[in-house]
Amino acid sequence: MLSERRLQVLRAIVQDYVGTEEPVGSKALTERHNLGVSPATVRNDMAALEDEGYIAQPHTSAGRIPTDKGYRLFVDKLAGVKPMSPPERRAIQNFLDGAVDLDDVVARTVRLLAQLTRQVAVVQYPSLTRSTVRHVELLSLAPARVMLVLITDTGRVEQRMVDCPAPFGEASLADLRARLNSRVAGRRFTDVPRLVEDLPEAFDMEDRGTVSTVLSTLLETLVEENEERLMIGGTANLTRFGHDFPLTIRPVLEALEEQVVLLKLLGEAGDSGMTVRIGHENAYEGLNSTSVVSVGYGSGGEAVAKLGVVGPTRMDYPGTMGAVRAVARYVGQILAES
Amino acid sequence: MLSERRLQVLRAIVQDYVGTEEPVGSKALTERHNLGVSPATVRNDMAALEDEGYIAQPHTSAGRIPTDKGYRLFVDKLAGVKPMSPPERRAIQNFLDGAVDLDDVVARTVRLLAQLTRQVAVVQYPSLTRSTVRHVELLSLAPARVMLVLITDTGRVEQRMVDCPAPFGEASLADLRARLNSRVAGRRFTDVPRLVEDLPEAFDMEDRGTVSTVLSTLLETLVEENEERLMIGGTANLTRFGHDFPLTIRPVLEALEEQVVLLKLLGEAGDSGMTVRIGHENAYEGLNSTSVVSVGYGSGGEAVAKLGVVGPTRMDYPGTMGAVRAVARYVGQILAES
DNA sequence: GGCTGGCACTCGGACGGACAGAGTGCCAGG
DNA sequence: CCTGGCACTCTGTCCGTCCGAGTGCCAGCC
Repeated sequence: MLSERRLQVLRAIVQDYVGTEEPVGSKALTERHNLGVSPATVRNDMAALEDEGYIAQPHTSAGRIPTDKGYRLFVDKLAGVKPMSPPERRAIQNFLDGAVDLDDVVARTVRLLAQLTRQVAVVQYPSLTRSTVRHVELLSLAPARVMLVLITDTGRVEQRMVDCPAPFGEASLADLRARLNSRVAGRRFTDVPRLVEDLPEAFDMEDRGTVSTVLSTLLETLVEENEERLMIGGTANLTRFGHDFPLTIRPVLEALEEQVVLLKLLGEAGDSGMTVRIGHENAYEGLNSTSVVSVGYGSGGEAVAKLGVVGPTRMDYPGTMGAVRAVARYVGQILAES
Repeated sequence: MLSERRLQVLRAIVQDYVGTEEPVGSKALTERHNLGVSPATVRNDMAALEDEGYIAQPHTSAGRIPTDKGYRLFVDKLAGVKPMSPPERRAIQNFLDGAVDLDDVVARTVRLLAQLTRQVAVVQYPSLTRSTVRHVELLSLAPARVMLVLITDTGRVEQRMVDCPAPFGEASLADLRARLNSRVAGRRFTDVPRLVEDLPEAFDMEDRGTVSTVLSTLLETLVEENEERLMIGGTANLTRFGHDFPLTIRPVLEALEEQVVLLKLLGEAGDSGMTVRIGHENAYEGLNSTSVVSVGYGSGGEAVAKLGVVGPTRMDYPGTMGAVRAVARYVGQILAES
């Protein structure tokens, strides 16, 4: 077990390194933090911390930088979550309050988060499987062509074209619309398959094929692949990363473009509470030198999706965590209102 | 006026520079293109081209690189549009055919364009003002709360929450929905304000306030600010830009994040036909070292929006223009089908 | 036992001169 | 008008030197 002072040394190293972006030496440490001991003592502590794998030296004669393990300890034991100041809270609320629809809420959230943390922001749209159905609309576009529009309680709208096997009359369409809505409106999406199972039976033989087609299209929207959407922003902040640029930024941008990768990343994060994944803890290789701070958000107690930021492992964890938490909270409120 | 050979020299310089990313000298030119003259002659031509401002030397003893003016001449007079090969065409069509809805079409188009050109792709959603209304849906969420959903012939779906000044009954809502649709369905969006002007008069006094509120929310979606949306992709390709990285990439990423900037950029481009804006021709400063190739696309003869790519001025113009044109054509087809 | 000051050592980054190579401009001759 | 030749310029690179930061270790002190 590490002594109290050694933990303080580690904390000081992390703080200084995050601030200066340069390896920190024993002398500088004693000057900027009053640890009450001399550089030589700190050197001994640093040697111990290095033995334990919490810090490392890039070169023999350089200062130390924290390892992933060091950041982990810092986040778990040494740092709290820095709360937002009241003016910041007000700014967040004002900014989000102006949104006109869900797309706008998500877009604003991304911008806000990117600006507050000065990092790359990722916001997932409310998941369909965790929402309830508000309304299903069916529009006839051509005799055998129907447009299906799905609206959730979180304001998400999905649309699908349906090519019907047979012409489908306006009356049948209205009938289907009414029956469908009376069954699924207000219900959870995951219950929909069960609730509509026997619906075709209520229709004439000639319409059953079309009804089945419409229903299977409806169920398809719940398939994982289509279900999740997300928006990212603040990629310009990547340019602040470091000096060893292209090598670092390239794989990160590539990862960000792969929605699948990002969704998996967010999916792996714990379902409730804030999750911090540091460096190599991220399964995706391109993100080995970044950390991901994410948290679920939702209108009620339950999370309907996640949001978070991606930044260098060398980030201001308390501040970032504070911003992420605060934004998630306000987004939840906004969703509850709409 | 420049002699034929000098134009050929310019073309050769552009081609070589685009290929190698390095200033090209007189000797290399004569070796790689059989111009039929010696390096010394080419040097004279180069001096003339430099006097005219078509090429420049980064340093006294370096080769020449094209200026914006040089690229402009190249694009206007010396280069054609390189058509896509049949397999490429098939790949484009296959890729786009799998789309399930408009969001998916746009998302796929962005990916496709980014991949084909290896540059940053920008795709605008079909503009509302150039579309026609397919359907307007009104949903009652609470006694004094209505959700407005707008669906266009291009498959775009917009939603807005409406807080009504007074409770609005289900019957009134159905009435409004029916009247509204019978007036605007199939009509151009720009005609909507005129078509619904006198609609409140058809309602009881107590409902008029709500009807007006709903209508003005409907009209608000046409306001420029909300009207346009776009999607970008392929930002990872920016890392291929050059070696003088952070300075170049930063402002570009920033510009790409500012939808307003991008929309203005696309807006300035000619309304029909392909537009190429080279370097300083772009009003936005951050894009001074990039070129924008854009073209309108649409289901019929008329363009409903634009798409294009953003890349370094040193890009393969014929190839890029070919890809942009081909993609726009296929996207138009897809939209026409849905 | 733990802390401290001192000391020798290592290593990376900055500075600066020398050098090679690429490319140019110009000129005289065909 | 084109060509070969020549002197010149400038950049990028290589290499040796030097300086400073930081370390590890040790003997001494509290």
